[in-house]
Amino acid sequence: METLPPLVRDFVLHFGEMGSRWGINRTVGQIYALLFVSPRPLNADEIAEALGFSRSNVSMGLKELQSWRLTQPHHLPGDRREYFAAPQDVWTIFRTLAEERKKREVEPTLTMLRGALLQTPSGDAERHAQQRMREMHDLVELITLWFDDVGKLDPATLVPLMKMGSTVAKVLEMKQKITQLAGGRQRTVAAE
Amino acid sequence: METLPPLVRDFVLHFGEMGSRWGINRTVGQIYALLFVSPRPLNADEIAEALGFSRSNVSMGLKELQSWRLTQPHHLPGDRREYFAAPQDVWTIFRTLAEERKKREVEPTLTMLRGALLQTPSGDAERHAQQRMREMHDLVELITLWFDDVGKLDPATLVPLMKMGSTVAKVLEMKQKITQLAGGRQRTVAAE
DNA sequence: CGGAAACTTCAGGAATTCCTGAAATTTCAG
DNA sequence: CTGAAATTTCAGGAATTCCTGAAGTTTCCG
Repeated sequence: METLPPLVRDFVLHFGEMGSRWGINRTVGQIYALLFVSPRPLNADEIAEALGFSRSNVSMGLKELQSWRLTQPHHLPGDRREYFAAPQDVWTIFRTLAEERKKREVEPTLTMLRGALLQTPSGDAERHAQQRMREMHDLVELITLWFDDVGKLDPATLVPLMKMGSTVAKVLEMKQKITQLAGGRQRTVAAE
Repeated sequence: METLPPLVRDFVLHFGEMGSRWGINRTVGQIYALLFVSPRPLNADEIAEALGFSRSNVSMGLKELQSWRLTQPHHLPGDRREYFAAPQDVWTIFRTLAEERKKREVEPTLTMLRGALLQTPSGDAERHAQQRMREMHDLVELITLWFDDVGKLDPATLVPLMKMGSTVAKVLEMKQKITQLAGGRQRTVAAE
């Protein structure tokens, strides 16, 4: 840790902190931050040395990161040790993180909510609770489906789209008008 | 806790669990889940009773939720106690959560990254680290700006838009062509 | 094969976070 | 004002999570 350039040290500490606020432990956050900025893959001993953690802690942290598909072991020729790196593309990292969180947290939540919605409510309080759960279910599902779909776009398409921000809504209105002019009634692209 | 309908109890337990995976403590998650499904505002004693927590724990939990702007105290006529409720609209909750997380975690991260980018790198490793930080900075900033902008749309506009998913990209292409046909060169709506 | 290098597992101590009851503070009806 | 109800604060014990070193397992070179 003391041997890291201040630039890198601050980054690593910050992401350790952030990790712990997002339910990822500090060590794991720091390890990933280090891999992220490293110009080459690192082995477990190098990581333990750089961050001042025990070898076994690093081993567990890397295992955790692999289970999130955020890094994978990689061999260098003539070296028995495993080397780890973060993907080159930040979008890949972002997407992987989103996919894993979806699988681990969002899907189970949707399953739970769907189960609750199948129950027969007894009384007004339960009926109301169920209605609220339906609203939450629909919101979470909408966001998830949207994310799945948009996640398929490659960054070259997605980035300009995001830079438009809410302007897309205006373009959409325009499209409405044009298609109306062009040939009368038809279904909106993905209306309810 | 034992007096809650199973429907509600499961929901509350699930969100306690989810909360703890997202860096929010279990108690706070459970309190909010309970407020969320409740048909009327609840006071601290009712919450403590329903969830089996101490009164002081509930007090701290509610304070935390207020600091996140997820609930606010409310008085009933002829009752000195404070009553708490979650907003009626799930979008409001979602947006508030996003805004607070942005303020607490994203902004400080961007500040840290900008600071790092201002440093003069000494050596290739630092130059590379800085480049990586720039990529992360740009991604986080893009997502944040996009979110700020799109968050201004009201759900009535936003929901149909989200249901289109990646189709918006196609509409955009169409728009490209039309504006080209309509009058030759002009800037793309929000290109780099 | 033998054994050393690399990696993993895991029991238990360290550190952190959580939760409670008691005491302090605030609020407000009378 | 007074005092009781409501709320908040907070020290310290409880529970949880984290981290380590030692022991165990796997891998593969020679």
